[in-house]
Amino acid sequence: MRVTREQFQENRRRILEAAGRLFREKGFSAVTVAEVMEAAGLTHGGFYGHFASKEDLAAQALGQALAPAPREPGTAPDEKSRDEKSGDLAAFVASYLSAAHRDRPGTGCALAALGSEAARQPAPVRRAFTEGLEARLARMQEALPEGDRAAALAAISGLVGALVLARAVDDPALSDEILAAARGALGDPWRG
Amino acid sequence: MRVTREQFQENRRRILEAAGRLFREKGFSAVTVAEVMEAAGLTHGGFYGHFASKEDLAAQALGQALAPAPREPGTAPDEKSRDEKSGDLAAFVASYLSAAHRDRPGTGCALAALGSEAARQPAPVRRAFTEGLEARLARMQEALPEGDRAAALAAISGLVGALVLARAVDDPALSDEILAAARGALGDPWRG
DNA sequence: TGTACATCAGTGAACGCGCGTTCACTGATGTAC
DNA sequence: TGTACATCAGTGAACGCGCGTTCACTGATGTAC
Repeated sequence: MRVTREQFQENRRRILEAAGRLFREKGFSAVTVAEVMEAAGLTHGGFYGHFASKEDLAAQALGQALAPAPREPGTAPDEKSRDEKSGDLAAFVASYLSAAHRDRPGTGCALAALGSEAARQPAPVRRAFTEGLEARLARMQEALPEGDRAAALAAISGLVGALVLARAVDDPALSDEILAAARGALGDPWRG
Repeated sequence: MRVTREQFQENRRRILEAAGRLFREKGFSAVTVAEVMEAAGLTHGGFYGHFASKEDLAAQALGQALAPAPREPGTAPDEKSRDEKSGDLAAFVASYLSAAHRDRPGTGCALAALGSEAARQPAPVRRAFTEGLEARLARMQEALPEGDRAAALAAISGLVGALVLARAVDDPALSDEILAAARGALGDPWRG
C-alpha cells in the first residue's frame, strides 16, 4: 500500500507529533513503538521506514518538541520596550506555572516532563535536550533586563524545578502551593 | 540456606540500599530486580521474600533515600542564631549545587534524580516522594528567616531544577554555568 | 546442655509476557515509453 | 494522454531477548523436648 510522497511526509509528521506527546506524558521508556504508530494511525511494522530506531525517534521527537515556536514576523525582540518585555515575561511565567500546564504534560515543556530521564538517555537525545535548553535560554535572556544570562538560567531552573515537583507530588494542595510559591519568587522581583 | 534473623534484616537493608542507589543512578524503569539483588550480594529468586513487588521496593527504597538524615542530638533548630542558620543554608546550597553532587546521583537528592519520573509512578511511590519533599521543606523553612514557607518551596524548586538541568545537558561548560547561576540566585539574597 | 524435627531464607531453573526489530508480502504510486 | 512495469510505504506475522514473577528444592536456623 504505497502512499504519495506528501502522505509519507504527513505520516512522518504525525509519528513525530504522537511521539512528542506520548514521551512527555509517559516518559521515554514507558512508550512503545507500537503505541506511537497506533496514535499516528499506522501499524508498527512501518516504523522503520521512517526512523532508524526508537532512540532515533526519541531524539527527533524531543528536538521537535523543544523547537522554539516560530516568532511572529515583524516583532524583533530589540524593538520592544522594557515594559513590553516584562509583560511578556510575567505572562510566560504565569502560564508556565499554571495548573493547566501542570495537568497537560503532553503538550507542555519537555524540559520539565523529561528532565531527570534525559540525563540517562543516549547522546542524540541529550544533544536535542541541550539545544532545546539553549533556545529557551536565549529567549529568556531577551526578556530579562540587560540580558542577564545567569538570571535567565536561574529563572529557567526555578520554573522547571517547580513544575517537576508540582507534578510529582500526590497532594493537590501542596502542588498548587509549589506553583504559587514559584510564581511569587519569579514574578515579583521583575514586575513593576 | 536459611540465615539468621539478624542476617535477614541485614540483607533487607542491603537490598534497600542498593535499590536506592541504582534507582537514583538509572531511573526506576531501567533497574531490574536481578540487578538490585546482585548488588546486594544475593540471587534474584529471594527477592519476593523481602518485598511484594518491584513497585513495593521502589516505594520503600525511595522512602528511605528521602528520609531525613538523623539530626544530631542537642541541636534543636530553634536554638540556633540567625547567623548559624544562614551559614548552614549557604553550606547546604553550595553542596547541593556542587559538581560532586551532580556527578554522583546515586548518593544524592532523590527529588532531582527521579523527579520527572516520579510523577508517573504508582501511588505508593508518589506518596514516598511527597513525604520526602515535605521533610525537606520543613528543614528548609527552619533555615529561612521567619520560616517563610513559600520562599522555602521556591528555593527547593530552584535547587532541584538546576540539578536536573545540569545533569541532563551534554555540554560540561553549560552544566557548570547552570550550577553557578543557581548558586548565585539562591545564595546571594540570604548571605550577608 | 544435647538431640530431633519443623521452619523458612536463599537458590536457580523456568514461565509468560511484552517489546524492539525484521521480513515476506501487498497494492498503490511514480515513471518510462 | 494512455499503458506497462518498477518502486516502495505500509501491513501483520514472527523472532529473540529480557524482565518480573513463580516454584520446587536445599540446608542452616530455631525450637520443642
